[in-house]
Amino acid sequence: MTDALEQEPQAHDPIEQQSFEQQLRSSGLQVTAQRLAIMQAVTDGPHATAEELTEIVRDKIGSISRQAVYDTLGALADKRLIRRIQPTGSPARFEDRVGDNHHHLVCRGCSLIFDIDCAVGTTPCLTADDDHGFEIDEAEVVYWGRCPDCRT
Amino acid sequence: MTDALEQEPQAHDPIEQQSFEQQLRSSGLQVTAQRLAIMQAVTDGPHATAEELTEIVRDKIGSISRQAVYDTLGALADKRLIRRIQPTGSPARFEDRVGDNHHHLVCRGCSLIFDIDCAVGTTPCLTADDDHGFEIDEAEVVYWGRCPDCRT
DNA sequence: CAGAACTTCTGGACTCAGTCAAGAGTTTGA
DNA sequence: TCAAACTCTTGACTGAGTCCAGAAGTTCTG
Repeated sequence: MTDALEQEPQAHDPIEQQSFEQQLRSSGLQVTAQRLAIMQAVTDGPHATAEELTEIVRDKIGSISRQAVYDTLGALADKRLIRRIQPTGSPARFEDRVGDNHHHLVCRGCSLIFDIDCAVGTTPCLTADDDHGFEIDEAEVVYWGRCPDCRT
Repeated sequence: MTDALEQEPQAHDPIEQQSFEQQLRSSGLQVTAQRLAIMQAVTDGPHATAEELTEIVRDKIGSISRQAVYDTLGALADKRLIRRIQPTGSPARFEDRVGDNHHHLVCRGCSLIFDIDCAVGTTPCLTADDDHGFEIDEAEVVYWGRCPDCRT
């Protein structure tokens, strides 16, 4: 949880491809070129929108339909292989860091998004004061502010 | 922080109307019947969507345009008289509890939303580990889970 | 390695939340 | 009271995301 952020795009990598394939299979999803390309794109471009991911995938494998991108992103998010975040006023964005309880810092001016490690330890934010009988599985934290550029 | 939630709708109340008017004036906004009705509606129906608020206001004052509702909600949120929240997969929702650093508990099944007081004290969540030079003004926390009804 | 069964992809139409623009109407402050 | 400034209405529009049905691809069984 205090690991480095690993935000830099990662090179196309056979070992990673392999791992993507294993992730798909062990989640009961079929393995297709489109899905592998989408997973690679999410890893390469963290916080990208569905549209941006579509662009990236088209550059990589030639063509893909919008529907296939939405279907795949939805399926991957369902299986918790990727995470969907949706700041107010912005289309949904996707990232591959899952299960490490990190949060996001969003600029009110330019919508720039940064990852932030949890300030208060391991999974403190999962401890709600009164859970109303809910079975809580995730706490999503978004910090709002202005980035250095937009403060001027 | 262990107070009751005060989520039950409040009756139409001249004293509250008065206060709405003062809030508008001191924020430099003009006072109109539409705006008062919208503020009342946000108070009466916490976590309502723009569309639901439009319905409530129409019941109250006869008619209002969708645009007026969006303009007013935007202006009120700008002035921090109300707060806009937008859980993933749901249209924007509005509430009148501002400035008390409370959070939200959302059901993945039925989208039911509860208010939750901050678990960790006053404004702990405004303390990000690394602020990347941002000027942070708000931390938004959403707990995701399943309500008692949807767990079955 | 074939064929069947199942899953995924494509393309197009569609829905829904929200925005833009221009003109009419209302509120405010001198 | 009157002009300036602000707000509301109407209607068209945008952009993200969904629905549908048929075509194509993948996996399983023998």
